[in-house]
Amino acid sequence: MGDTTETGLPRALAIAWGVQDVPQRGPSRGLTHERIVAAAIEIADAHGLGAVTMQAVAKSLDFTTMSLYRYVSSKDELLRLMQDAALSLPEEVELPDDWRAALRAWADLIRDAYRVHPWALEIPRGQAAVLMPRTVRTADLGLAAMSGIALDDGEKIAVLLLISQHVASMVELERSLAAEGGFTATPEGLEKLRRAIAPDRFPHIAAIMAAGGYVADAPAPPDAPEGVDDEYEFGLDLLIAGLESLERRARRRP
Amino acid sequence: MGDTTETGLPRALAIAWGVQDVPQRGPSRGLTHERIVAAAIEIADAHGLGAVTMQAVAKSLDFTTMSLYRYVSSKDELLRLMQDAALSLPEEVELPDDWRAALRAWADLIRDAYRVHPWALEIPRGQAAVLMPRTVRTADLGLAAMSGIALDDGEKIAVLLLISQHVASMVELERSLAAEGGFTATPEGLEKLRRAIAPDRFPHIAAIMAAGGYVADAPAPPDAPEGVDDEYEFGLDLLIAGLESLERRARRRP
DNA sequence: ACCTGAACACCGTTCAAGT
DNA sequence: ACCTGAACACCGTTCAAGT
Repeated sequence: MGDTTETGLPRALAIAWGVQDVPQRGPSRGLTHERIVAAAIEIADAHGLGAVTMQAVAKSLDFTTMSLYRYVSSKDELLRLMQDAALSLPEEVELPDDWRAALRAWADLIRDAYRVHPWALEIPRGQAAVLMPRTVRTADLGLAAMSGIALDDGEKIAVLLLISQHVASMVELERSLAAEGGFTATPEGLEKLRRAIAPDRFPHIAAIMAAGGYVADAPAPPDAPEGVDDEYEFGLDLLIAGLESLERRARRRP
Repeated sequence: MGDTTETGLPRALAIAWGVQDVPQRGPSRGLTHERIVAAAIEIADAHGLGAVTMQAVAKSLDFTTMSLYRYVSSKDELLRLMQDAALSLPEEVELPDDWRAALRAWADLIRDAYRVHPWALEIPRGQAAVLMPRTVRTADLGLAAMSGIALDDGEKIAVLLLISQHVASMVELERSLAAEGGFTATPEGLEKLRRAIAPDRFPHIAAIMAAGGYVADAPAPPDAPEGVDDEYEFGLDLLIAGLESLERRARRRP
């Protein structure tokens, strides 16, 4: 109750698509869903998702906290609206003809969007998330990118899911690395850690650590790129290589 | 302050590895980190992460809320300990020799763990997450699975990251589908939605919807599997196919 | 039907006090 | 140094009242 309309659609879905009935009687409304979501996004951009409270949003609009509940039935609903609004792609998008390049371009679009509003990744995705407007638009573009490839609909959707998840996790990783650049432990602290990650219990990881990667002695490797661009590209390379091999196989026995 | 020890290590890391100094003087301690984390996990398993409050955890241990702060400097720290503890693999793991099969087995192990404690996926991953004990153990196993493949360390790590992210997102999707089986809209609600997702604005998605997929008229497709096993396997297939093609290329010009 | 103000039932966390 | 009890500063949300 409260999170679905009388049409059975989740309220956030109805609001986002603008198919929610607006009351006709009574005083005119002082707010709109758009303004509320925009205000909440502004706060999240500036101070993180944790700073988005009903009171903070209302205050920034010069309204009482309670007035928001005339538009949004719960904070959760507001978060879902924010989440979809955050995934905003350019109005006009020109994708390359080659599906490889098109998929890469598509991934980059999503990455750009998430980089602008990274807090969107912290919001748990609800049941109807895939049917929200921006998500549908994004999926439609992704399908357009794949129109030149021999996969059925279900497989295409799976590919888009895979890529968008990859992008999301890379942006998240990128952020958590940038947040503190890891941490700076004392030599004594590092020694404790190294003794805990013993070669006999974790031979492969210990070998990598001994080789100087990941847990370095230096407080922070100053020359190391410390980005995740390589991992991002590698993941796309791998997926595309996998798709090519799938295509070859399909072409061989059609 | 408070989230790092005097060795510079994040407190959660020091606690999880057991390298945190324990005070020697004063009365003996009535609790342990293990018991606190176990109690919190029990609550999360039974009633979700939202039910894990400091008061609820303390109560289930028959202690005051405040006593927990002698062991954990914040709720956030407790959540990080829970997150790592949730990723528990079997004590003894026998991986197949073939790296393809080994990677699949590895992915299945992670999936099993996440299925037991799905709330772990809701906890944001902090800076030191990759160095926590279970995560290190898991990564070590993953590297073992890939020992027969010609990739450098960085690429192997990237592959493990990719696979574990895939697994996580599939379990999450699986859960959100099971949570409500989507939603059941009235014919009128569905009609509104279909008009919103117009073929001229979203040609590819609209085509898929018209073909009967995803937003069906029936309240809930009773015969449809509604699982994500196909997508899960497809993602692994794709990644492994990509790795094979990478290997072929490397072997051709060594 | 809108917006408001007071109030409720929580939270995480601080702090001073007891042992 | 442990555990406690009271208290603080929030938070989301309900409700009755005004317009």
